[in-house]
Amino acid sequence: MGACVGSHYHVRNKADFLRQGERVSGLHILTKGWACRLLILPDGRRQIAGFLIPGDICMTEVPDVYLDFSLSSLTDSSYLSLTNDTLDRLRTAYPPVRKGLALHDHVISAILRNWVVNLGQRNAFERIGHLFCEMLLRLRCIGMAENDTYHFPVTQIELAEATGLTPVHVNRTLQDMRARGLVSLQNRELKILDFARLANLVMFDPGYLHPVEDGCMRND
Amino acid sequence: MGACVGSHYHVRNKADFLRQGERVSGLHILTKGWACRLLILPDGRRQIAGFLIPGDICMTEVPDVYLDFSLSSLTDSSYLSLTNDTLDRLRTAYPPVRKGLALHDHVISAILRNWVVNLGQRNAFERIGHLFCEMLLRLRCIGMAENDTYHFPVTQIELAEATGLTPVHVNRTLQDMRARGLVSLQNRELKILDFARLANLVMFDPGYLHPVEDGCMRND
DNA sequence: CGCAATATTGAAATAAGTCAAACCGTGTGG
DNA sequence: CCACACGGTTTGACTTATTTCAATATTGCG
Repeated sequence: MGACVGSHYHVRNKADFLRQGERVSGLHILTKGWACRLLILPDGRRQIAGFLIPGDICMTEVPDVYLDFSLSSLTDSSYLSLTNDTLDRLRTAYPPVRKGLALHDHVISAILRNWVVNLGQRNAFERIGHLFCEMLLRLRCIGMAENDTYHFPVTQIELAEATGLTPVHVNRTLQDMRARGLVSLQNRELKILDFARLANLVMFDPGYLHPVEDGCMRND
Repeated sequence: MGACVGSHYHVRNKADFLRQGERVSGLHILTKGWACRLLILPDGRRQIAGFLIPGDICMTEVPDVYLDFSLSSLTDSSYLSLTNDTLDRLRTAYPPVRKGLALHDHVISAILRNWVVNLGQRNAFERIGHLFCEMLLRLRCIGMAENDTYHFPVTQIELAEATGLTPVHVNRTLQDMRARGLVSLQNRELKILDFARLANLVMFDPGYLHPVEDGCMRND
């Protein structure tokens, strides 16, 4: 590493490293582990509005704004913090960076819109199945999924918070998926046993993930 | 208007002016009317993932990407199209533009995250009430709401598509709100009769809208 | 005027929620 | 090495918000 471009932080499992209500600036990139974007209502209801995996930008570069969500780690994680200045220099030195960031932004918001569709239109089975498919493709893109199998550190409680369901109902739905031979999930290891059938059942269409060069989209 | 910075288009009521699956580039700003971001599943289920009012950017500037949603007008509308080049020139000529766009982006995505919370955690009453509050503040900001009253061109069917509910249930929930003296809605005219109580009932916290200068947030 | 799109109503069905208890693995401390 | 506490998972019985279906008003518009 040459010049100092920012700081690298490590966070323990289950820790908020950016907090709802705080003001932040700069750009933060998750470099290791899983995290999630968490929104908490005054009465304690919790909603996860996205999972982050290595390479994901925690928040778009914005000049000092109030945060409407927390970033909470789901495993031991690390992230890189760039100041706005650093980012500016980076952008002028390497113009393609701008385009890259804009594209990443667009994909992130497309994923978020899909989350809205998930919650608004799909039933429990579809919601969970869809999430499993999405994470498979995203993890495959960064070399963290082999053979339709990946490390899935999300507890059923968190899965419930992400899908707007009850932990109890998540549990029953998972059992249904297992019984149908679609997935196996044990010891935080998720194996999608029949991706084609699952994707079909939940009408998963990967278009919104913008398969770059379609290098990560292959299923063979 | 001096030099040509882009084109101005007019669209009729209930028309898609950007379509899911198409490739777009440039930046589009709604200048008149209401529109919505609409996602349609292969089997026809429809989810509205956001309402747009004058001044809203239909899509962040992105270089030629696939669209995961349609932009559909809810009234006769107009929008302004800027090419990426124009935008670049604008940005270099008026540096604050960059910051302004970044901020707008951030608010848009905060609204979207709130939409996720709405669908995931809130019941029918809260979902609809929350939407009413949000639109009041946003419209007030652009001078399109007076006395907690505004033009609301959204049909109950569309309201159902936005809240992930059934038109039937939306109807019953609206009646409940009317019966409680919270709102009146007739002839596309929405009047919030008791904003304080409604906001309280649905736990509306305007923070995520980033009240600039808090000029639009006053309730008196 | 008359059609088509909305809005409203009622009754019955169901997906998901609630409550509460039991179970299981695992790490810790006596 | 056992006990036991802790976080997570699983199970059962019951309740409820919301959906579904289907019919009837109502409104706006060409």
